[in-house]
Amino acid sequence: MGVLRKTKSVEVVLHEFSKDSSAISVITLVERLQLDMNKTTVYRILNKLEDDGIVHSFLGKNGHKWYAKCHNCSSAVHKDVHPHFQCISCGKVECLEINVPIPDIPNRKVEVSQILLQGKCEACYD
Amino acid sequence: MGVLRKTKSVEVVLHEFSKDSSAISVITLVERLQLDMNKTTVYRILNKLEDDGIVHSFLGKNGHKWYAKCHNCSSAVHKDVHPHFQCISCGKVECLEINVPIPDIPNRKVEVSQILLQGKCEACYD
DNA sequence: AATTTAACGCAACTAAGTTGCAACAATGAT
DNA sequence: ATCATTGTTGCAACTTAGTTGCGTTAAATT
Ligand SMILES: [Mn+2]
Ligand SMILES: [Mn+2]
Ligand SMILES: [Zn+2]
Ligand SMILES: [Zn+2]
Repeated sequence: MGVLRKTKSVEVVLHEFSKDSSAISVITLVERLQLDMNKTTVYRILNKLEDDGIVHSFLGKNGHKWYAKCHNCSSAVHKDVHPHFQCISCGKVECLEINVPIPDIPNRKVEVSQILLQGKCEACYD
Repeated sequence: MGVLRKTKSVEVVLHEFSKDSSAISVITLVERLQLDMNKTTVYRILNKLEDDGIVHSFLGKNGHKWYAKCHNCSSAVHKDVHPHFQCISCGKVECLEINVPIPDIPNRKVEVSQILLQGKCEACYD
């Protein structure tokens, strides 16, 4: 899979990610681009962009899907695994470039960790 | 809110949690109890049990809701906030009684952390 | 036993995400 | 520039987790 053709729709979606580094929920994206393309197209393009290592996805606090730009990924190596931060005041979601060490758990082998932190973001902080 | 009447349905739901300490997804519960009660009833009972501090909820890897017994909670104090572990082999989900320290993040105030670990559980571990 | 009202079943609904298919358009070859 | 190929799109229908309204049932209290 992956993006093969540079269509207008793909460019529009990529532009949404280029103008702001914070994450975007699919719900927001579908609504924001409803005049440009069908929601099915949004879902399909995001799928392919993720396959290509251009964006990565995760689930927000309601279990809805969010996407953000990858930094140094490719279709071969998807190394964008990190915690995410959702502001409980303004709703903004950001990638956190921090490492949260997971303690060893007896008789269990942790392979993936999904961490969603919630709190006040830079702008909403007192 | 909260559970006011000890109905047959409430007892059936509580029994599901008493016979096994691992978490149960709502999807599983609705299916397992379909002969005993309507799915609406399952959802409503779980809501109330959570209000009462008898169970707590969290989202599994697909964003679907899971519930597990609380240990020392009440309707006043819900202190059951901890990481959860989902086995990628057998699907079992467990509460982890460990503390994962979240490092300080500059200009941001973390208030809640949602941590879902995935890997091999005790039974599926090599 | 009668009264009160929380809890229940049922059907209809909501909303995120998916699928099948015909029409369209990006791309490379002629 | 035109054609042929085939990846991409729009649309409508679908799937499924979870919710809501309402009339009926049954737990608790008298
Ligand atoms: Mn990220
Ligand atoms: Mn738990
Ligand atoms: Zn904020
Ligand atoms: Zn397992």
